[in-house]
Amino acid sequence: MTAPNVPDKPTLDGIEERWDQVWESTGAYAFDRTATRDEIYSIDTPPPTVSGSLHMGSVFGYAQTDAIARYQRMRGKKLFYPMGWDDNGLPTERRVQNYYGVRCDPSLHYDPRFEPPAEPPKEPIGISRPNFVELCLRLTAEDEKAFEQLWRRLGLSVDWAQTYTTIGPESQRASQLAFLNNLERGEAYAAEAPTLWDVDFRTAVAQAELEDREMPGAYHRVGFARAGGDPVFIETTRPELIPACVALVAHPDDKRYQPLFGSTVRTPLFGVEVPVKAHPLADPEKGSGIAMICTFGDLTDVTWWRELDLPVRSIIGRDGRILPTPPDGVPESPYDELAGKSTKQAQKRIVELLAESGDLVGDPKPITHPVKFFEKGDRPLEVVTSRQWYIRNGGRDADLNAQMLKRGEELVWHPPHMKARYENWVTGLNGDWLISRQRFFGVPIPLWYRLDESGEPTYDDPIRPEPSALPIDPSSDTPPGFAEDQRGKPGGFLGDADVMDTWATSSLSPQIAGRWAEDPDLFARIFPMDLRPQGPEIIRTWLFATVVRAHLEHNVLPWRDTTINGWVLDPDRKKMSKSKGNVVTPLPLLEEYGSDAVRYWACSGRPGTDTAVDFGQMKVGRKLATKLLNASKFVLGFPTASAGEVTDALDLALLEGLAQLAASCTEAFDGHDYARALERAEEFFWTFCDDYIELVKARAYSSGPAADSANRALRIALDVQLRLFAPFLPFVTEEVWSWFQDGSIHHAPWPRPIHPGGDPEVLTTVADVLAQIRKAKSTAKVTMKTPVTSLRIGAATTVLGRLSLVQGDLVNAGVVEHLELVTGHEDFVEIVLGEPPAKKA
RNA sequence: GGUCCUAUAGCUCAGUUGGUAGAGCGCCGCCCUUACAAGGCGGAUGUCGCAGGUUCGAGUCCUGCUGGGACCACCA
Repeated sequence: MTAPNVPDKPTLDGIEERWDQVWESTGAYAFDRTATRDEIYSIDTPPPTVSGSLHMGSVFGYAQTDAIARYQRMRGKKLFYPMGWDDNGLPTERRVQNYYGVRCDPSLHYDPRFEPPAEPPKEPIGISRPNFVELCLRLTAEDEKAFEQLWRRLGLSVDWAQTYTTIGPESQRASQLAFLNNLERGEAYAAEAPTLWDVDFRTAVAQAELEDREMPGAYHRVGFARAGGDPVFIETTRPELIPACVALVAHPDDKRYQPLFGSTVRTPLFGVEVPVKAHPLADPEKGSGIAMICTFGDLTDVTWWRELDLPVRSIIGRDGRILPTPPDGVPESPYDELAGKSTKQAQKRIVELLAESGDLVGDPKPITHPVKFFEKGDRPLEVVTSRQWYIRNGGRDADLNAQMLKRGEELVWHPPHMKARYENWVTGLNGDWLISRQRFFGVPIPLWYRLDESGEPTYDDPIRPEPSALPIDPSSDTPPGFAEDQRGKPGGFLGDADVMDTWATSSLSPQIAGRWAEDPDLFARIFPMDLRPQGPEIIRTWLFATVVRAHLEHNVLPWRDTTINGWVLDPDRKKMSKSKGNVVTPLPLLEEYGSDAVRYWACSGRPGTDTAVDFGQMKVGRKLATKLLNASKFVLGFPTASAGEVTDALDLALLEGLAQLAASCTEAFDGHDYARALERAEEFFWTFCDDYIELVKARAYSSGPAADSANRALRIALDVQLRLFAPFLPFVTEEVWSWFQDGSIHHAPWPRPIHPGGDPEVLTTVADVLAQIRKAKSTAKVTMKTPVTSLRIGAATTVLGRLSLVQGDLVNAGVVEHLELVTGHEDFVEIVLGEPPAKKA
């Protein structure tokens, strides 16, 4: 130990900036490229969406993960702890549109001199796709800087040299390579099929991106004419889809409609003849028990359409408006009354028409019902038929589904019950993973299509790029064997215009971070990874998709463990959301309470448990950090006593308790329970300060072997406790460490329990007596300096034996003038107080 | 409709093989005790959601119910 260099007035002010700089300049968290897989602990950190705002939810989860990372580092592991930025995708596009006042028009050509106006104009400026992508990159670069600053301030021990972005060339290469491999193995395929479609973003969306919203609607009771019989009445919330009706359907067991099965009816207004079918999915309880099947009102329609082998009569376009011309067999009139209208307007008009014709029975009955939305969208999804790319994920393949469930079993979940969400999701999959998006800022689908003599694309044999050429953009790169001037010409080629879903890239985060596509040596050192920390809301997307990709590509689980953090709630325990305006931004809190204090709050949240933003906890965290400074200053004020032995019973008791503490914290951390480790360390530390230090103070100030023992024990206890706190409070522990140690505490070894053979009960017993003396003085409303003229204690001989070992310290700490240990009697503590000392003038 | 979590002091939450209810905050009182007054010491506070069951013994295990939260499914 070097000579302590303790400041007179220790302070927390400015320690974040100071130590961040030191860690940066010394490369404290740099990955050791020479380490082998068994020496490495690799973390598949969630790449935060940089186009979103910084919020406490991120701070919460990342601080918890960092505690685990720091623990592993102190255990001697070489950390592979990269950070990614998720800048790919729709949130960025939307932010760029609003921020610069532009919109992407892929038909325009690149303008190298384009600069967005200083103020976003009212009418968005149309710009080319390359220009648009440039702006996306420019804006995300700024956002990423802000994120890195926040993370540094928070003290995340990531290796900032290992950052990646989900739109960067490495990510594009990995995404495209993995996709081409999927295609090669038959795991990726294109299909023309009814797809959930967002009419505002004009893109297909995947099952994982859906959410239900409870929306108002109304049942319209409408009659379908029947030859030689009474009309059949259905109830529908979407009468505007009557021209898209292809059949009616009822449950096979429904006696009311059994006679109709196999017959036909005519649609109102249009008079189109449609069959009446039976299908078990029809619910006799709902509406009139018989439903109209349209192409397509919802996913149930798709199921019926597919399983009952019905024709297609599409009427809704990709812009969400009624198509200009009716489907085959649907009369021009009154279709022309609806053509070009939005679904809402069309509904209004058709209801008028139905009322006029008498086909609408009674008034529409208002209801509320769940409607599917794109989670980022504002209007209900429509179902349109389009050609899309899919990756098999077990959604329509029982074998693969079972394999995916098995992967979920294999993964170690923290907390374990989070596995149920995975299983719910995998069991409930209803189709393969739709990965193509009709958007601009994403990784392009790396394929071209040959054009036949009439200029029509031939989709069944796409042209693939050479893997060495990746990443490519088929809209500007020329396929092998063609010249650029053949683009779009008969006999030439066409690039696939779509990009991949953002999850199709981020599902490869272990491969991207580990540079799978360009550095197999590195990848082998870090993969499969050790830990995937993430939020519960993206189990169905990120976690599941990552498991799918690793399973298909490498036939392994991508990581051994996953920690699922809880939600952060606002101080009133409501879920934080931008729309409620209750989002708490982290930076002011980091400044007010200090990073260690905010980390303390985050790490107090149990794994997987929802936790409210709690300024009280942050205050407690700050108090703890301050206390560490002061207690350390006190302990380090004593001589090093390097030659001294710990001999005193009280000191041995402390060290034994310390050994048990170290064992307990280690066990908690090994189970990924950082919160328990923190709680234990904290509890011990306050006892250390309040009881042990008070008891030992006088002896420590003295000299001789007894003093040496105390000094040595104090020093050991400080040393160990600092290290136990280091994963949680990296700044203050590093600060104190620097007063008396060389090197960083974050590379010091994690404390191993060393049992000196003391009896921890010695400390608890004497602390209990001390508490009773304090209580007596407190009750008498006198200062703690007031002498105890007589202290008589009766107890079992074992208890008295412990007290007799430490009576010197007890007498000093309690200001006891006469102590008597009484054997052979019942348990009692008798305290006689003297006069309080005269106050100094 | 299915699944999961949750219910302990005014508040936030611990309570890990079943053994006499805990912490912090807040509140009240005392103390400027030479590490710490942006501090220290002490105090009060609970039919452990409800009803059964297992057990010598249940906050803890089992069953049912109720409240709160989340996820999945359904969506005419």
